[in-house]
Amino acid sequence: MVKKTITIVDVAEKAGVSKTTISRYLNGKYEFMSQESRERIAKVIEEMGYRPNNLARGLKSKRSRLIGVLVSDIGSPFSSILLKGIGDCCERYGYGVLITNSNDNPKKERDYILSMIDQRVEGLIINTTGQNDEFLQQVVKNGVPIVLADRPMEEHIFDTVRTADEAITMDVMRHLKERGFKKVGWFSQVVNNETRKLRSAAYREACHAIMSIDPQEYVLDDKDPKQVEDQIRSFIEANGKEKKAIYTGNGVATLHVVKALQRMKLRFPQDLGLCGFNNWDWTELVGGGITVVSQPSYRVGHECVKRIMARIHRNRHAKAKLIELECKLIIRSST
Amino acid sequence: MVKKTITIVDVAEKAGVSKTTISRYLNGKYEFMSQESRERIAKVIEEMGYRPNNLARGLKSKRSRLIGVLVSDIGSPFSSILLKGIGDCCERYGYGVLITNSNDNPKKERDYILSMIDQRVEGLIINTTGQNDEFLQQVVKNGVPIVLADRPMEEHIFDTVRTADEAITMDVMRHLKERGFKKVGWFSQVVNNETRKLRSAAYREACHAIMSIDPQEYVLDDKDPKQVEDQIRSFIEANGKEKKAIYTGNGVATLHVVKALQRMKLRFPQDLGLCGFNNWDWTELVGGGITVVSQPSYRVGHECVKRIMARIHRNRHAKAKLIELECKLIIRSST
DNA sequence: ATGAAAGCGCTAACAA
DNA sequence: TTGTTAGCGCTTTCAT
Repeated sequence: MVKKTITIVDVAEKAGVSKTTISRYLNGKYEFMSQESRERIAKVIEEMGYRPNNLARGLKSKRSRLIGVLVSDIGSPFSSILLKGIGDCCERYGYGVLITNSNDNPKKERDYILSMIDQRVEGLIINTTGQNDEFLQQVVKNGVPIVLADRPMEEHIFDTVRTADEAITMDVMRHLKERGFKKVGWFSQVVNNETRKLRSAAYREACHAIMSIDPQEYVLDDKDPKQVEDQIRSFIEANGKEKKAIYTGNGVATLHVVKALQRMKLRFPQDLGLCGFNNWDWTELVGGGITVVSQPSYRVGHECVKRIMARIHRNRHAKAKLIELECKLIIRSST
Repeated sequence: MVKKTITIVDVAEKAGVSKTTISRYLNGKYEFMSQESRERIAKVIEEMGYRPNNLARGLKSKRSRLIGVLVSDIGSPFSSILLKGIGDCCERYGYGVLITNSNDNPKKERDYILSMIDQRVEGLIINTTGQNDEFLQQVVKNGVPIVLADRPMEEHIFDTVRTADEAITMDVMRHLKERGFKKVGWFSQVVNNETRKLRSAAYREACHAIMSIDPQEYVLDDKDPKQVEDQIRSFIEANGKEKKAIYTGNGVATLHVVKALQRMKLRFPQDLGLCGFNNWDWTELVGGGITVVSQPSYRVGHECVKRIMARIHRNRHAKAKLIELECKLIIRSST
């Protein structure tokens, strides 16, 4: 037994005003009604338990009050915290959040973006695969603003919120140098997005600038534990008796390296220093704690929303802005 | 320069049919048009890059093609995997996912549910705080089906998908007994939801049924590391020289216990056995690996969607169904 | 097999 | 300060 839905007309009738006035009330345009009407409407809405239909509102006004979010891997802690930041901030603006997960698949990225546009999201926050440059430009051209979260594009044509990975990498190297490490190897997965490219470049830059050593980069295959061990062995063999440290490109890389190290019965920092990106919960627990770069993921989400709201409500045609948030180095016993 | 939006009318014109036919095409009612029309329409839509407006579709048809999800803590790995399962499954049905995060706050739970209903979600998947029993019933009465994910309600009046925590707890106890543990303490946070209540009851039951010992329950305060240490000390002191194990109620509890154990320089399994709910990534890494109960969170998400779709499209008034999914015991060196 | 026409519940010109 | 009216882009009867 589904009750007939209460519409703006029912409210208008009961309050003894026209539906226009109710609409004005709903949109906070109180200057167009008497104090008395305003109070009466409030009372009637409360009594009837009326809730406006956002589909109807959006259809007419072109404002769905929805933001679309596309993450590349909803399972990662980074995404969780990012989403939390986005959700909390959207709430303050009265916006809902439509969330999709591309699994780092460019085709899915396009499909999901289109289907979010079908829902008339007013803006998109995207943790992009980096393979849909032109497509995204087209989306913006069609009037849906985009903010890139965490992963920039090579060409800087979209609003972007990211973390200052370069600066913190300098700090990491400085720290490693202080602790007496002579060789530092970069361990990360294949470079298939801009973030990885920039982090690896930052590592190389820091090798020269801080430690005056040659960069040594090792590509990890997440799916192949043996391969990870092999890479670690290569690194060790290539550097003889020097004091060595591994610097990983992200939390997943850290995870695989730690697993490999455990299988190889190698301890850190005794046998090898270890540090990396992403301050995940467990990095504190493993082997007395791993030194990590902590990213302000929550704030990234926050800033994304603020930026998209500014674009929607203030200057739709402002030029692309880059927002960089500082990271923190958390030193633990692994280095 | 925003292009004028292409509507069903534009498509109809170009295809030389009425908009009714286009609508039929969009809804897959191909039996009402010639093969020829169908092909022509497909071509025109493709050419024009037409995308239907889901707000308009939903307004008229009362089918928003949106499912609302409310999780109690979007930051937890459980939620991530659950959301992944939900998202992947919804995609197959052509549904989008509106996601909100109650932070275990009953007021937020109500507010977010209302605002998702404002968006006319066709169904809700809720990881409930357990404090909004009547409110949720009202929602269902108003025609929005609800599936409870993971956390049941005391009264079984909603569709529920959960894991068979009772059965696996028996397995855990059996395992502990085999390994020679004589005393098992239950460590978890204050019982403020049904899941915690059921798990703790399962623990008590298993104490009697399997090990014939008295249950010993310790309440953890996540915010107070010292308190966690105190609880562990109490447990140890209460059981003298007997071989003891800690059984934790969830991943967060495990995390805090491990941290405390490390601070107290207590090793597992040498000083104390350790096992618990939730197979999080790092449980494999810490101290040689922690024995855990692995829950099929992804499948929980999956089943939630299947259930809600069945309700929406088949039998809206079927009686509440309980779906229980099996857990797996992953034995590692901590027990 | 196809179309005309009447809304879905709201917003926003325009009028008063 | 308030109301009248014409849509927003689609679906759905009811005709034909």
